[in-house]
Amino acid sequence: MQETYSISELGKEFGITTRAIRFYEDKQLLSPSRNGSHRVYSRADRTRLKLLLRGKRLGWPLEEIKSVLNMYDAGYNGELQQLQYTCQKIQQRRLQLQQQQKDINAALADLDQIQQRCTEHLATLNGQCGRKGEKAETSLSQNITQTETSFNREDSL
Amino acid sequence: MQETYSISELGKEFGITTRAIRFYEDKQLLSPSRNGSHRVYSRADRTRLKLLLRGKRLGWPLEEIKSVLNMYDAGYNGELQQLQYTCQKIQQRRLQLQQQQKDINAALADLDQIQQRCTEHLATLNGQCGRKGEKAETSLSQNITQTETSFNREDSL
DNA sequence: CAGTATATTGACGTTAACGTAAACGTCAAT
DNA sequence: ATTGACGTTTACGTTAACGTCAATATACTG
Repeated sequence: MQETYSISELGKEFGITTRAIRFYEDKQLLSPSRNGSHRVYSRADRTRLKLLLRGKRLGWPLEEIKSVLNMYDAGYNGELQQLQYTCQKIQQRRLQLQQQQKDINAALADLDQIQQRCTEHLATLNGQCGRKGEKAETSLSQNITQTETSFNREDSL
Repeated sequence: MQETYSISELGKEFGITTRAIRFYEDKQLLSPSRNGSHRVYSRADRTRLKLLLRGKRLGWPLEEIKSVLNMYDAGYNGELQQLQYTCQKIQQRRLQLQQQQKDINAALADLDQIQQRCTEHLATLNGQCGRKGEKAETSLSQNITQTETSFNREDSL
């Protein structure tokens, strides 16, 4: 496993452009060292990028991602004030993540419903064509959890 | 429970501006009926908005949210082509949601780690001040799941 | 019926998150 | 010596998702 990376290596590995990576640096989410004018990324830099992209998949704006990335460091070099503030921010983030979990479960449940209807409807169509079998291999997701945000009868569309 | 809503009612209920709601209509995510020139939102409209906002909390762009909202309708009025396409889209979305679940679990695990370090560090600071006790009521989250995207030793920052 | 609240449709402004292109440096290989 | 392949900075362009007026209509309210 490599110790350092070039900007294009990271770009390829994570499927993003070098422009994006430089942009993240400009916004102070990354700060690679340099060999002359060339950027050199350490494994820690790569990890920060990885975490950054995870944040993106969760839909966070870069500013939020930045503040979360800074939490990773904050555990060590903290004054009391700073540490307490960080703990507080952590808790907020935890709550948001839990909300997202609920939303995901609700969304998955909705998808199950929709797919159900789709396959049923497909079945009837098949029936009309005189076809048989085609055992509905629905593979519905495991989540039956019904949350407040989930789609339900009284909210029918 | 009301049967219809005004635009400002919905705005208040969901904590968004009327401008935003009109914008969503402009982008064809909503299509309320009218009383003269005034918009009148049915319960179904309200539900669409609710689902829309759920999508936003999950970080989806409006275009994606739109396509998902359309899935809700697609179960009924489908030709075979359309239905199959929808089933396919559903599966894609399911996969993305599962990825998000992994990301959330990883993020929660990371937060646990960070908080751990914070409270430990706070403890030592308290120790230096000659203080005691303060039983670390850490309340760490349930998720121990270690996924590929989670923060770990070899990726240390 | 006047005044206030709420609605409408433009139209322009703004911020985030890059894309795109220009103009230039550097190094290895032909 | 030149040609790529890769890197750099600077700068302007673009798209999404609204915010912020302004000018105007419609609706309730005392």
